[in-house]
Amino acid sequence: MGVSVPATSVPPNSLGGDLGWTLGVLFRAYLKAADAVTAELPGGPRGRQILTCAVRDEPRSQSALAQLLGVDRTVMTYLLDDLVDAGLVERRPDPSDRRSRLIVATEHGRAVLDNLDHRLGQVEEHLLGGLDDDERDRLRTLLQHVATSINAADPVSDTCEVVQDIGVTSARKHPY
Amino acid sequence: MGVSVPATSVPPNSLGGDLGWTLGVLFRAYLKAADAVTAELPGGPRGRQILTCAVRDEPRSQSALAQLLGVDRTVMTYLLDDLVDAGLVERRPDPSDRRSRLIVATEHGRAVLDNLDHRLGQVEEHLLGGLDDDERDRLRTLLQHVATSINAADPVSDTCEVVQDIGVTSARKHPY
DNA sequence: TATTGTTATACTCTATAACTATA
DNA sequence: TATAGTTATAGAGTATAACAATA
Repeated sequence: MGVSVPATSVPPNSLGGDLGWTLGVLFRAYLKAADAVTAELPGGPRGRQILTCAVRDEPRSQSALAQLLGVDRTVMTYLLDDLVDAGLVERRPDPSDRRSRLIVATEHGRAVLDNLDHRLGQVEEHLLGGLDDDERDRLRTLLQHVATSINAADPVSDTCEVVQDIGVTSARKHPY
Repeated sequence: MGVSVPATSVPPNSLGGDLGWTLGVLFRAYLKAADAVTAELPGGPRGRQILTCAVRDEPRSQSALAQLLGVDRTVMTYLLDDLVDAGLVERRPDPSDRRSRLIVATEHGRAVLDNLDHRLGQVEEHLLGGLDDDERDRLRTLLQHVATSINAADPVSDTCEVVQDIGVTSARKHPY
């Protein structure tokens, strides 16, 4: 039962149950690990996500990819420029819309992705080392459900009215 | 059974099982919602985390807070400057170390945090709307376990050797 | 010598605006 | 008129380096 906390005693913090804090800790750790694995790949972790779509999904347009990855379409242009230069993906004309470019992987891209995924899988398991196999599966499944749910609802982008006065005289003076 | 996907049909994507993608989707959605709730709070979501620690934990130094939140100590200085200016927290001298400043909340800070937490709780439930109550609890618990585990192991920061050649002639030409 | 906190500076990353070409 | 993609530019956010005070 419970989590086995290593010998190094860390003073208790009240953020353990905080969704934002736990997500932040995990996401930062993931990025750090994924950055290391994808150090030589243009675009790093996001380059790998693009490559994954290009290899395994029906060809998408640049804007569709941008929305799926949660980046601006201008950023997607830069990311794809580098992936194309590295010979990992290609921009193909869309027969049904001459404005659009469909992104597809090259053979080289497929090989690189296989290599990356293998090592990333190991790093991820290490990242989730605090959980047993069953818990890891449950976490992955739950995350998939939430992300799928959010991704499906996103287009409408309903952030219902939440901005209200909290009694703070705010004046962000510093750049951070 | 399973997740109820809304009417809007989204083309299938191969990232559903991708830890990085699911984390990214959830974390971005969380930040978007939390940004709205904390729009008037200096530092936004991170300001709220600082406030939480200042209210509920034993007083911490600025550097301890910075490490806990995963930000640079210089950023923490800016964040605290604004929170102090807004009258939400105070910098108190540390009796045991005259270099250090202990961060404690003011009465105003406590009141503001109560207000924020109430509304943030609602927003979070909306965010996890794709899961039933039981699943939400399980997700929160699993995230807490992983984050605690990672946070405890972090000090050593062991990103074991993962950088190796993947056969990509990389040259990031563009700024992104 | 190392650490805490501060400040100024430089850098990275992202978003904005303007443009072309298609629809 | 609206959208896909590109490019240049400005902005936000971050880290780096230097410093003073203290350990």
